[in-house]
Amino acid sequence: MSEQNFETLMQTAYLQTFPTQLDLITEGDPADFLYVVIEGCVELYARSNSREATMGMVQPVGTFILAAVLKDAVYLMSARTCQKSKILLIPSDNVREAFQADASFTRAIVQELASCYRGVVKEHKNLKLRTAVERLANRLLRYHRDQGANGSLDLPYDKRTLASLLGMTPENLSRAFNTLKPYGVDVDGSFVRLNDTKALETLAKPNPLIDGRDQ
Amino acid sequence: MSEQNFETLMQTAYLQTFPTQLDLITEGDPADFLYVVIEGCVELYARSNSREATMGMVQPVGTFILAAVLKDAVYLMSARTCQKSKILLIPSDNVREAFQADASFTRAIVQELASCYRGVVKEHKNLKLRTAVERLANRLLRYHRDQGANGSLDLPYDKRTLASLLGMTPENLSRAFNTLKPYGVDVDGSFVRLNDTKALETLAKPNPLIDGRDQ
DNA sequence: TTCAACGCTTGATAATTATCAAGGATCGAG
DNA sequence: CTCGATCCTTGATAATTATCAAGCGTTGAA
Repeated sequence: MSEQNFETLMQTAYLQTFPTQLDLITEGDPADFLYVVIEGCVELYARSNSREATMGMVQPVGTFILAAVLKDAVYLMSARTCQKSKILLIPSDNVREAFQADASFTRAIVQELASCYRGVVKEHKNLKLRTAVERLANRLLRYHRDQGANGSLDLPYDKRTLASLLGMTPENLSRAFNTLKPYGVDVDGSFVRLNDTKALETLAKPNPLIDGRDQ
Repeated sequence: MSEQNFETLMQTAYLQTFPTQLDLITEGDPADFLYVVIEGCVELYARSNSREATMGMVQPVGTFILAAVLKDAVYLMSARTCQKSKILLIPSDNVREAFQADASFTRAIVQELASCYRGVVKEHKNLKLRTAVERLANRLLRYHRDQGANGSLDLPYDKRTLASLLGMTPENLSRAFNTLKPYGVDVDGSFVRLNDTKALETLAKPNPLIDGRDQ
């Protein structure tokens, strides 16, 4: 977008640092701000009945709640920090203003929104087409790839969060790790060693249309 | 969008009628066209391993595969007609052209894309936060509401498709209907009578942030 | 140093969901 | 009208996943 429009937009924004485990937004509330994660990590989650599920994790530099802002609607998800995090808050009105005023900004927003959309579609496919063990196996392979594919990886979140993200209970995540032991998966806290990626891939059957970074 | 830009875009488009059960696109293929359902009904589905899942249904007037077109990426879902359907195909290049040229079109596209995004998020919440019976109960209440809330409803798709859409097997859908019988749900083919919506709602616990039409 | 809190794991069991097999109903083609 | 195909349903069983309870190890505060 134009330097000038960017400046205008940024002058309306707040850059704030939040402690860990702080609730930023609650589903059902009107979308007052667009959020951009600058540092740290944010968990998107949802509740219904009395169940709770992690919907996604946002890391720098990522936005969340973009669709609600653009539609001037209520949030569909809640969000909380899962580390001390630096976050940019841009008032919704100003986002929509810039969106009307600056065509380049509009196009950038659309690319971001389209990426978010495809992210959720992939997550949905993941959940509908795979068992819990397969989801874990593929997630490990993804982290392994993203962290340099050097035979080991670090789980980026605690296991409880990872379990919910993968659509299972913490107990089941533990058991899923045990199921993967014969496939060369050794776990020590948040450190995971993959001793036989070939075997793991045979089990996981990774699919670029679910696990791919781009696309 | 401007009349002129609309004319230009439409001159590149094809309006075609397809028979039922015809495959329109296959996941993994490059996004050559944006699709608009004018008449009939289209099923979006995905495959992995050797499993298949219905991802959504598109009815007039709805688009599909918008995000892939905007990102110039491959399709994440396959699509097939589930009735004889009249469909508009707009070449992706021309959509992206109009998208660059006409700001009103861009904004309209964004609204559509944001709606699609929120639709998938709701579906994802539905799957993660509810059991199969709850999903069916809420779906029945939704159809009931959308069809005039007069005590009965027609299932818009055959039960096999409905089952896959709700994330269960056809056998389980049958059993879920039986589970709902004590809550006043009487099924006769695709015709369903709700004799006790109060009781059904108590079981279903509908949530506007999952089942709401707008938002 | 001690203790409580927390996260994770394990075992036992229950609930949910899927699979396989078979049978009944419906519908369209011949 | 009859036959075969398709869809749906039901029963029996298996697999998957969740729940409940208990225990272990680490961590951090008093």
